[in-house]
Formats: sequence, structure tokens, C-alpha cells
Amino acid sequence: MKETITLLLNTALEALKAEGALPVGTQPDIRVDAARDRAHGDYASNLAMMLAKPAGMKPRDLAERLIAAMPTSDAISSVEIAGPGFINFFVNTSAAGEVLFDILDAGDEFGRNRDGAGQKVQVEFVSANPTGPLHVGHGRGAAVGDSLCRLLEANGFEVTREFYYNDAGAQIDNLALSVAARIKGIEPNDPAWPADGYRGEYIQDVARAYMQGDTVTADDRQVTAAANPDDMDAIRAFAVAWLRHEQDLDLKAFGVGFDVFFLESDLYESGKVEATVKRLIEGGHTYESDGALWLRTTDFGDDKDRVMRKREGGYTYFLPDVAYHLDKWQRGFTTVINEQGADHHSTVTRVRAGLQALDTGIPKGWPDYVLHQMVMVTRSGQEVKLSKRAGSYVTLRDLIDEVGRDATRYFLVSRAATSQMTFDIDLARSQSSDNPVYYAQYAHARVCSVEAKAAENGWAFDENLARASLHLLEDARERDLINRLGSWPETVRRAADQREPQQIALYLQELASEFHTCYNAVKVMVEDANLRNARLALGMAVRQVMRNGLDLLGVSAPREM
RNA sequence: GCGCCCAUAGCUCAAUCGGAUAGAGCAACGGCCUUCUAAGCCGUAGGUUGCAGGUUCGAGUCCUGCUGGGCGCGCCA
Repeated sequence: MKETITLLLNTALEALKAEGALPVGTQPDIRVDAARDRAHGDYASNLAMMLAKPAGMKPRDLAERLIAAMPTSDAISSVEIAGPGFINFFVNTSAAGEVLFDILDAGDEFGRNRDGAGQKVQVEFVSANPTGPLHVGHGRGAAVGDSLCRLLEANGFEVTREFYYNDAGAQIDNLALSVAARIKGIEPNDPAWPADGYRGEYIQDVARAYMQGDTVTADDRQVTAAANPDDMDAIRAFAVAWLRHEQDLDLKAFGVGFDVFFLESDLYESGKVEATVKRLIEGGHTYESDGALWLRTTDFGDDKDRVMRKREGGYTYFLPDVAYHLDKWQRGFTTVINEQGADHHSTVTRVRAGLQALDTGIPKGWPDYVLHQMVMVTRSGQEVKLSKRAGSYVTLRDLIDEVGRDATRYFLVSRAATSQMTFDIDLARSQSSDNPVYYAQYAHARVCSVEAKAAENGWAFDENLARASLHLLEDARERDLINRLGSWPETVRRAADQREPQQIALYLQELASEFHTCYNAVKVMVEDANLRNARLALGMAVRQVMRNGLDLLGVSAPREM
């Protein structure tokens, strides 16, 4: 419908140019927006106001000229000028209703498009090191990252979900030392406990499993415990696999899966780190100082230069990061999105600078980042501190168990990543029926119920009758719903373009709200078969879009509640 | 001190990337279940959009400067 109106306006525009009423060079971006207020019709354009100045006319006068020059259309019942110079379009009822059959015919495909066809996109998210269970922050990353992937897929992109982690290095050594200590019966408060050890109870579980000779299978590795309390390498390998397996369970419970698990250690073993260093040195962007090797990242917008190789010879994490992203580029991903916690925001400039220094033709702003702000968890009005070392914190699994997967996912994805959020456990648990996810799911279930009831009455949906009766959907609340449904495809586009899955959650709230209002005001099960079938079509279209939307968030669409 | 993010009703958040009278939920108060699911609907009340300027037909939205909060600023990851 928007396209139709845009076309009408464009025709009028060309006509006025031909008449000389407008400068020939004017080529405005014609915008047609859904009207917020029913009194303003269905769609509105601000074209006259934008062109008033170049045309040297008052906006309202120009609007009048535009309308006069506009061809008539069967779909438009009237056009009005309002306010400072808006042109408001009133769409006739049966033309507006046709979208219902676009929806019912397309089914699960409605709203999906092929904009990204042939483009490989990689989304890296969660990327938690295997030193403890996943917490709420990881949950936010998982919910946002996975929805982003679903959105990109809905826009036709070929998406790879990737998880990057470190299975070697100082943190993993601490993990192994902690497990070894537990095996020997040393507890976190004993003097012999390792200084930077992980104090959580799960370390005891790892120790027990190791000594039992258990075999653990994670999505990307399988390890059988050596049960030898002195073999640090074996302990390390087992602990990593054990924790990766735990994370897999968390992610599965959350409905999130990955295509690729990428190890930092692979970058070393395959020589990619060395190759990256070599290339950076040859590029002339490095220098030695204080016995360390530096990269002049200030040449690329960083506020200070960064150390690549430490005085003692090892590399900083920065270097494998650059090597890793070079590898992503070489794998052919035209778009890479890194979903991370905002506490890592300083790596953005650094990684991009490192990639520019490689001088391999990687675009300046590559890769993209979606940084989510911190999640504060409260219980009994008190903030719950997230400290992995202290071992007292809320895991993602706790939340899923207490609040449910649908509610947890919906909650974590329904706010802009740029905003901090508070996860009130008491609220989520005790008043779980107030969670917005149920409001949306309820709309879906209600339509299912109506449909079942109709069938019970022997009033099965008659498509032909419905098609012929769309003009009967003239209640303002029905029209609002129809227009809302019509805006679903552009919502899917915009949410993906802007990397903002919360726009989907917001849309579903509005759709549900308009549905519930309509449901209470307008009865579907009426004697008049024409009206009844038109309204059934509306309900079924709502259900379809609701299901498509919930799916993009990884949330189920129950048939009954 | 420097950088990134944020600030809208008592609380949690919206506002269709600059549009018309800033909207929902929770909490408060009052209505609606013999009729398609009351996890719902309708109504009342609640606002100087942190402060001060600027840009223009038009600003919660863009720019500048403040104030307040979060996160970073390591040869840790």
C-alpha cells in the first residue's frame, strides 16, 4: 500500500515539475508513514512540507497542487490536507483488507524477504571462556545474538553462528589449579587455595567427575578423565570439556545453538598469529620499546598505541583478536557482527585499527559491533553481585528454571542493547503472568481457541466467503489491526538493518494490544457468514504474524494457555 | 582526567531514525465474565522529556556545553 501511495505522489511530483511549478532538479526522498491517529487516515506524507522551501510555496498550497496533480486510485477513498501540510490518505476498506490474504497465503514466509540473498554473514556471540557457568550477561548476549541471526536469516542472509573461546592461557591455568586443589580436598578458604582460584561449588563437581574417570561430551569436544590427580594437562583438558558441556546444556535450555566453535589456541597452532605479526611488522606500523613490540594503532584512530608482544615474549590477547578477525574476513564474510558486553567496548577501535594496519583491503568500519550494556540482577530489592570467583551469582540456568525459557528470552531481548537493564528475579518469578511475553502468546492462543470454537459450531473457515467480504472489516479497531499487520515486513527489514531485535518485541506488544482490544469489542462468532469469515481471516492473520514474530525471538507460540 | 553508553509518569519502558495532542505495563482508584480463554478489556489519575543554549516550517529525537549514573582506560582476557 505504501508503494502505491509513493507512486501516486511521485506521479504528481513529476507533473508539477513538467508544469514548472517545481524546480526540475528536485528529487526528494518521498516518505509515506503509517498515520498514528485514525483521524489522520491510514497513511500520511510530509512531502509538501519538505518541498515548500525549494518551491517557494506555503506547504498547504503545495499540498493542494500535489493532490490536484495526483491520479486517482481505486485503493484510495479520499485524500486530505491537515495540520501544517501533511497529506493524509484514506485507504478503502476492501483494498486494505487484501493484506490478510497476503499473510494467509504466505504463511510462515510472510515478512521474510531476499534482500540479503547470496551474502554470508557471521554473528559471533556469547563467546564465554569455559571457566564457569553462563550468567545473565551471557544470557542477554545469547538472546540478542540469536534473535539477530534469525532476523538476518529472515532477510535472506546466509548466517553463521560462531562462538569463540580460549582453552589455554592464564584463566584456564587457574581453572585447572582450582580443580587440582579440590581433588586434594583443599577448600577456597584454606591457606593452600590458589590465589586466583575459582571458588564456585561447580569446581568440586568437576573434581569429582575427573576422579571418577567420567567421559564428557560437549558440542565441540569429548574428553575422558585420566583420574590422575597430578596430571595438570589432563585436568585442564577435562575441566574445559566439562564446563563447555555445561554451557551447551545452558544454551540448549535457552534454544540457542552454534555452527562453529573457534579456539584461540588454533590461531597459534595454525601459525595464524605468527603470520599476522609478520604482516604487521612488514607493513611498517610496529616499533620496539621497553623490550616490547608495539603496534601504532594511533595511526588508525586509537588513543594510544598497543603492545603486541610482551617483554617476556608472549603475545597479548589483542594479537590473536586481530588474527581471528583476519581469518573471518578470509572466510568470505562480507558482514561480521560481534555481539559482546559493553565492558569490552575498548576492543572495537583496537581490532579495527589492527585490521587496517594489515592493509588487506578490509573496510574501515569492519566488523560491526552490537554491544549490550550490563544486566543488573536484583533479588529482594538487593543487587546480586556477579562474581565468578566468589561463586555466588545467578546463572542463566537458574533464570530459565525459575522464570522459564520464553519469558527469559523475551525479557532479555525486548530492550535496546544500548540500555542497561535490571532483571528483578522476584518480579519475574512471582508475577510471571505479568511478563509481556504472555500478553503476546495469549493473543496467539486466543485466535486458536476462536478457530477451534468455530469449527465446533460447524463454521469452518470459508476462504472464498472471506475474500469477498473484506469490505465488512470497517470497524476502526479492525482497520488498526490490518494496518499493523501490513507493516510487519518493513518491521522485519528495519530491525535487521538496525541490528535491533527489540523492535520485534515492541511490534508484538502493539499487535497483541490492538488484537486484545479488538477481540473484546468485536465478536467473531456471528450469524452473518460473510462477516464471520472476514473476521476469522483477520484473526488467523494476526495469529500467523504473531507466530512469525515470536519465532524471530526464539519464543514459542502456544495453541492454548 | 580521557573514551563509549544512558537519562522520558512514583517504578520498568515506548514514541514508526525530525512530524500532528509524548504513549503502554506495573503500582492507585472505578467499572466489565449465563455470550469466541478475565494471562484480557474500558475508564480516572499521573509529564517543564535531567539543565542551558543552538539548528528549522517542526526537536524527546540532531549539534554544543553542563549535571548525574553505568562501563572501560594493564606488557589481564
